[in-house]
Amino acid sequence: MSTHLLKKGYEPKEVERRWYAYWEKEGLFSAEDISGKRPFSIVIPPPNVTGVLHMGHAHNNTLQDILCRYRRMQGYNVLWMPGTDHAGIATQNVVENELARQGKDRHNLGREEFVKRIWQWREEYGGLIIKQLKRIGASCDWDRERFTMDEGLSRAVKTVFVKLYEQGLIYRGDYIINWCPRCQTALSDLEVDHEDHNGHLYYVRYPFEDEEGGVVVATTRPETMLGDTAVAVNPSDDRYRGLEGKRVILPLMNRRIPIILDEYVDARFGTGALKITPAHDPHDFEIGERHGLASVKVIGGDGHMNEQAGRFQGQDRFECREEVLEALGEEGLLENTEPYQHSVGHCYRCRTTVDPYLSKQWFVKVKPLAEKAIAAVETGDTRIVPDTWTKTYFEWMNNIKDWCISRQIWWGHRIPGWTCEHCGELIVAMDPPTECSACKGSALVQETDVLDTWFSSALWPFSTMGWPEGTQTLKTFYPTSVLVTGFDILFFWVARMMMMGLHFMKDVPFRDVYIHALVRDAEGKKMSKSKGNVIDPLYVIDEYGADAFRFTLAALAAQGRDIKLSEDRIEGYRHFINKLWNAARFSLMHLSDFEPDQFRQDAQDLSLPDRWILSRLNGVVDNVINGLDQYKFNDAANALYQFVWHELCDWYLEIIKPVLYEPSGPIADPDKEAHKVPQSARYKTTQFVLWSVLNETLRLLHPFIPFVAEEIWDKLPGTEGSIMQAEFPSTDKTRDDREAEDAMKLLMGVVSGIRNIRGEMNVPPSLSVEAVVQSPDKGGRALIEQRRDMIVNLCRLKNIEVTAPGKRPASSATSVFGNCTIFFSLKGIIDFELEQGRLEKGVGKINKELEGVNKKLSNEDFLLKAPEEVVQKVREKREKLVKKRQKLQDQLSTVSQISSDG
RNA sequence: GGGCGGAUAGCUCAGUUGGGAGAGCAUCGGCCUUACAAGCCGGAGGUCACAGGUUCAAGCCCUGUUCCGCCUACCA
Repeated sequence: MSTHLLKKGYEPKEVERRWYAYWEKEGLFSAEDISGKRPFSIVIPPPNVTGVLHMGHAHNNTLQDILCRYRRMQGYNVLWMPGTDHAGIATQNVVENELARQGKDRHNLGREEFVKRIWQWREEYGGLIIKQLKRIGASCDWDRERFTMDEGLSRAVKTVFVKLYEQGLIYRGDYIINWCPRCQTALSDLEVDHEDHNGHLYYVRYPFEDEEGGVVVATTRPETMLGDTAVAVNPSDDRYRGLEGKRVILPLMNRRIPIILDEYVDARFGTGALKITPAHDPHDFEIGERHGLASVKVIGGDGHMNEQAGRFQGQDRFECREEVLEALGEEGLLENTEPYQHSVGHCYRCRTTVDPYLSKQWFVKVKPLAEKAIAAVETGDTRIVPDTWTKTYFEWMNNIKDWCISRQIWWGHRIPGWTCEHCGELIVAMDPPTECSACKGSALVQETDVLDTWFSSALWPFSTMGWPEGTQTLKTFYPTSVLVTGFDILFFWVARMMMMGLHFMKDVPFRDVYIHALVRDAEGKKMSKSKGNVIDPLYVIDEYGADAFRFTLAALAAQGRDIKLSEDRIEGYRHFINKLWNAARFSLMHLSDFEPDQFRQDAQDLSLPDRWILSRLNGVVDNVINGLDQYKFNDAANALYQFVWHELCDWYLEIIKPVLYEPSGPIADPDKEAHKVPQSARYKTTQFVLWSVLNETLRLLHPFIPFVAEEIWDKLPGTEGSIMQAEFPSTDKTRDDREAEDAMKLLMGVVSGIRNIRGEMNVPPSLSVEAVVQSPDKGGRALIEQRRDMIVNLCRLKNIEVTAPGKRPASSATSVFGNCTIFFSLKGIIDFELEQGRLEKGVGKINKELEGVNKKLSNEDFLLKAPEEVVQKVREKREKLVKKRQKLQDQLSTVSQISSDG
């Protein structure tokens, strides 16, 4: 493409739109099912189809995109599989709310019509989050986009269900589950959020049926007493000795219930007597099973008291609680009420308080599946990064309980189970059976429940690739290379994918699991709509550009620590994008006549700064590759930031300006002298190095900031096609140049020394001044001499003189770097007091350092026991410090003398 | 109750075999120097939470304490 100068300011909006469309049009995100390239695959954590992009998505997908773009450039055949999740309860809620606004509910419509409505809704709004993912630059293979309710994925779900059932790993039964009365469905244990709640502990007396007195029980949920079928005490509790078999009268209901003995009861808690409500408490249920107690359900699925609740029928459960307490009070049976903090479960979708509820549900027997999933991580077949999450994973897997997978909603995969109305036989099959397998009856009724959304998500890594067919996609891309996700769904999703993947694919679903942190607000609080502290990613993209945003997320993504995000941070990184843009603008201004194809580089032609920047570049390449390979995105991003800004821009570009501005000009060139390079060749070589460094830096940056990198790449001479297709840089040992780095260190130190004086002595840059550098080291002197123009230029000096140590120039300020003493002439303008203070400060600093060093060297144990090289190092340090201090003190005495002489 | 993580400059945080306390932002001083004032140059700023221990040597390893997060759990 043609070379143009860049616009003065970077305008992300237009650039982003243009390049994303180009990438899509050119099919640059496409994976190949058959390819000679090495495969690299990621499945996206499917966002809810109802969702809008939030910070979590932005972060998660930015990291995935960085990895995909990186691997693609490294020559991998990359598949980033995109898609969305049908999010059963959440989506149903959204559409139900819409109906409610029209004064309707789903029951008015009927199941079929309601589901149709949801599909319609999905058609209309379901693509939103996909569009938003494109805004941040996500390079998914969009042609392969999947949805958990698609036909193919539905078949996978059904297949898995039937197989697990046949293998005895899915069963149906009456158990206590978590019930959300608002969503009117069962929830798995994971879908319940526990929150501490300041409630009360109520002490209620249950009178004996045949004598005075009674047993006092303690409860936090008095309304459940209406369904009590026993009172239990610990068999070894002396207070209740001899009561077994006796009966008490259940207050308000006038039911006679037995006193039973059970080890479960904790004698130290409350009164040591436990009311038993098998239908509304998981432990009570178990105790009920053990003792053959009846279960009496008193709360209905809608959270209101049912017909078993006697006169309380029809009341809301919480209203009933108050009524029960009042009634008990009236009867004088409420012995005591005390404040009590306990945790209460809430529905993770709608925050409603859940009820333990006895009902017929479907479960997955997870223990056998979990064992394999544990082993896979133990053996390293799947690696969890950072490793600290491995422990959490094991912890949960080892204590896993059966998974309730049935949901009493309409939106989702309907359970492929049928019950014979005639004989009650349960039939589970892929297709609707025509007759009962037991009695040949034809009256078969399908289950109305649907499956937990996470059931289908658990199959995502292989269902999206076409399973149960043995597709080429699966052959090429399963197991996936890495899963990138937040720890909040480690159990919900990651663990379950592990179980299902191992069971059905006989191999782990991913080699690596990279667990990233959560994005929080600037104060570290979780972002939430109710707190009003959310930052909308789309607003950020509009305001600062997708690249600045992406780079911010990458730069802050330190392992094991949450990201505290504020607009200020993003603004800061926008400055970086702007810096890069301007550096490129500058470079392109000087590369318009450069033709890389025509240029032949002769290593001999490289100047010292050329060698230095190439050596440094090699270091960055190494840092970026290592960072990305280890999922240390922040390391990689920060290395690039440091290099671009503080090495390329601050030093290299400044150093080469004279050459670029005076291509054939009269500038004395040390390299010309040294290597007999003609000035025109020096110019060409400089162009070449500048071009190479920019070219390579852009390729390093592309995974992080794809848009601006592509835009500059496009304008850079000698580049063809998209930067996406360019090769990712690799380290080149021949570029490592210790010698050049050391030499530059000295020169830069001298420059910094001079600038330091200028700054501290308040000498404006416009004032051109002379400097003298004295050094006992011949080589150092030669180097400075050779590069005098660079120093003169960078420090805006009139002239610099390099000599062996000798007479100190009068009326000058001093700085010391290495064994160089720098004299900065201040004839006529020197402020002796200021200089004296400056020198004293320097001496003070050194003294402080020397203190520590001397302490070490006077410690015999240190000299005896520390490795020789360490001792040597400290000795050298002392020597250096002493010399430096001497120089400063010499100058100090000179200055004080002049100062006191007036 | 169990488990995990954190405490380093004013703020946000790096600091990977124990031997030089660092960055970004903010702040202060000086600069319109021909890519960039969204910039350039320079400065200041820290008992590495506390108390012990191991070691010649500890931000780093060990023990304990305090404070703050998070995950997990059925004591009614």
